[in-house]
Amino acid sequence: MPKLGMEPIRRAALVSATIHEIGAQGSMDVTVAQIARRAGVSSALAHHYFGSKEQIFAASMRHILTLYAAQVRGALLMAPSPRARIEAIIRASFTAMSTRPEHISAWLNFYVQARRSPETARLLGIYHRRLQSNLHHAFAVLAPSRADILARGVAAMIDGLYCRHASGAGGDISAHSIDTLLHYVALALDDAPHIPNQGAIA
Amino acid sequence: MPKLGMEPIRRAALVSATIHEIGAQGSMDVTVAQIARRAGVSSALAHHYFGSKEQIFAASMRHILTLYAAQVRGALLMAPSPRARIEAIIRASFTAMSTRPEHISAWLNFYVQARRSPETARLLGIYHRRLQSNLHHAFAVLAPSRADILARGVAAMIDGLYCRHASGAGGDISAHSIDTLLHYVALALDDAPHIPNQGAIA
Amino acid sequence: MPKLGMEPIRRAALVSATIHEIGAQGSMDVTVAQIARRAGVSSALAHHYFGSKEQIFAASMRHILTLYAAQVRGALLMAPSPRARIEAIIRASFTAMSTRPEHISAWLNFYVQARRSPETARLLGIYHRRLQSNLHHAFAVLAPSRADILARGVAAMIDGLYCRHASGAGGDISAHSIDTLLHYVALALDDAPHIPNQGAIA
Amino acid sequence: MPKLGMEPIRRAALVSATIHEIGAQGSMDVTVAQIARRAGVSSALAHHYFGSKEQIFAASMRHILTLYAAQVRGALLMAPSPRARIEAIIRASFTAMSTRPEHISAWLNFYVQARRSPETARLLGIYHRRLQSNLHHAFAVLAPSRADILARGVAAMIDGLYCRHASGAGGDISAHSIDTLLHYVALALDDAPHIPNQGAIA
DNA sequence: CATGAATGAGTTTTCATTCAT
DNA sequence: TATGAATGAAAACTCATTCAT
Repeated sequence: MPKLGMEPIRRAALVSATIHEIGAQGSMDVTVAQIARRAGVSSALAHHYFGSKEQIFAASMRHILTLYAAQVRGALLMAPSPRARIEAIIRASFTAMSTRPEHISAWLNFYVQARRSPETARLLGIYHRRLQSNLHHAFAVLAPSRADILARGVAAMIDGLYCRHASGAGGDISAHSIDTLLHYVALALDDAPHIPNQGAIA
Repeated sequence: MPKLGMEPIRRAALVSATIHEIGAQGSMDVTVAQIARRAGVSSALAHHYFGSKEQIFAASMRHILTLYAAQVRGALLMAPSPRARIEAIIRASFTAMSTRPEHISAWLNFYVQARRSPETARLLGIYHRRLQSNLHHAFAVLAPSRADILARGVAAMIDGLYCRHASGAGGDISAHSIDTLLHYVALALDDAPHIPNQGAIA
Repeated sequence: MPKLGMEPIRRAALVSATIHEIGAQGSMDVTVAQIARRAGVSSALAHHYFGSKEQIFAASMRHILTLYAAQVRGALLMAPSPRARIEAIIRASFTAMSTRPEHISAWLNFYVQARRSPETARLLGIYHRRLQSNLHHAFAVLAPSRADILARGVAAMIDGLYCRHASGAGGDISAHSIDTLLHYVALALDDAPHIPNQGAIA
Repeated sequence: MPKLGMEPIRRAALVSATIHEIGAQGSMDVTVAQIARRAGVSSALAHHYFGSKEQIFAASMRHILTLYAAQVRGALLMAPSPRARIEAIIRASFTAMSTRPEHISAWLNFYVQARRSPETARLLGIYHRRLQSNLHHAFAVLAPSRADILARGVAAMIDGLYCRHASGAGGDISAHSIDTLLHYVALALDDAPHIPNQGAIA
């Protein structure tokens, strides 16, 4: 068994362990020892590769954002129209969430951490601007005069629904959340009121 | 000067200090010593009155919810119509926030704490149900078939906008937030798209 | 037993324990736990009162210098002439050392620490200037043209002899050291060569 | 390129790196990793060649002493008279220091380390005895009855001036130090007070 | 010959909590 | 009612050292 090239493997394992541990505990009050144990290494190794707990967190945040961004980008590629792009963003947001439930809790703590760590604040800012910009571009074609307020509304509603998920509401809220958002979009863009679960792109 | 009857005074001071300290620090990583210092007492006294740090937090959460609930109840009293009740809830939410900016940060941490403390989860549940129920009653009169989804959407948007505030976006976002919400409500209830009363489109 | 007013007692005990521990170990590689154990308290208490290890060290250095300065000042009060003042400084330096052997090792480490801690460098600078100035004043009366070089020479010889002591040479080196220094002074000030152990002030 | 015969090269590089690192840091609080990094090798290799950190230090001390001894021996070879031998020792001491400023800090830490490591104490003892003996031999010719005390005095003054240098006094103290020592020697050996040859009186 | 990987043991520091007064 | 004194437990972080390759 070669022992070379472990660094990327360990880093990935530690990032993953961090996200899982935050998800399991429901807060950032996670010790490096816990993270390391879950990753199957010593806490000294975690420090060896990341330098500090803060940087382990930062790497984890970056990882979550990267995955989320990739998921949204992938969904946007398929979207044939502005309207479809909006729906794609919404669906991608909650699909990502359902697929990786452990990310939800981390997400919420992301907001908290941003108040303390400039690096986290920067990452959160990137997410916000990207989401806002994607939505705004799409709405700008369909409802130019209201693009701003709608983009802000949809983004806020996404975050709000994430909060509900993070605080542990059970059931298939993923579908509920998507319905709620699509209904909002339909109100904004359609002449006739939208009927949830029927007019949406399958 | 008699030293009797200090208990309620001390408790109030400690609760207030807790909220301010959480707001100032931007997280729940607040020590009992910090809280006690801000309240002008010893940390031993904080334990004497509350028993544990967890209970200090719980009392603070309860306090925030109580104030919020009072503010909403007050606003509802004046509202002559279901539509007005919805607006009242929205305005009250963000007025409370602007009036006591230190509560915002505490609010966000409320969500995090709920994952760990059953007592906090219970309190958060009460808030959710009360908000949902208030909105649902109002929407039920105006748009019975969509009351559910709309109540959920408005509640989520409120929370999402709170998140943005908590993460430190500057400017007069209070007004922006209210506009965004009222625009959503107008879409849902009016025939013609609603023009927010403060010209926020832009 | 009253438990009030312990702070000065604990601080003194910790300072004393620090000096003893450095003396016993022969280096600054002393843990807070060791210091606290010798002082009969928990290491948490040491931090409670001093804030950090560095400040424990600084207080100890300050203490040593204060004692040394007092001893010199006391000796100078009795000295009737400039020549007697020089001898007083020399005797006081090595009397202080013999009286408190544990201070010697700390003294040497003082020099090392000065390279790292600005506060220690400041304290060491005060010692240097004071010693130099005391010697210079006395020599200025007796040998104005050579006061500078002699003050520097005597000060250096004192420090050098301290180093020897610190590195653990045994025997009654205190007397030897005083003789060596007084011989140097006699060479500088007397017409006839000085005979050690005879012409010195008893 | 053959990889044979690397051992002496690596050892030398590590010894040099150790001295530089101690000089740069101003203390023995130097990690093996830092030393190895400066030497351009892995810390594992440092252990491979030296066995332990203590032995790396010991080798470095030995190296400094060897260089110093060589410098003094070289100077003594040229000295035509006992008086010249004394001056040679003095000049060589401070020339070595000026030439390799990084050695000064290491020198001071040498004294500290001697309290802990028997090997270092042994090396320091050798230095002391050699210096003392060299000086004593020279003084024995010129002032037999005072050879002891003068050898001790000069040796101590050298060490004391080293301390001052180590604690970071700036300026051309090397010349100042030599003047101070030569003035002492002149007092001891000349009938008339000696005027240092660089006009240091001021 | 040389190193990346890995860790155990130990260090400073923090903090909720208890207790005697 | 109120507090200063005190600590146990645990946290982040460091580092000399070992080992498989």
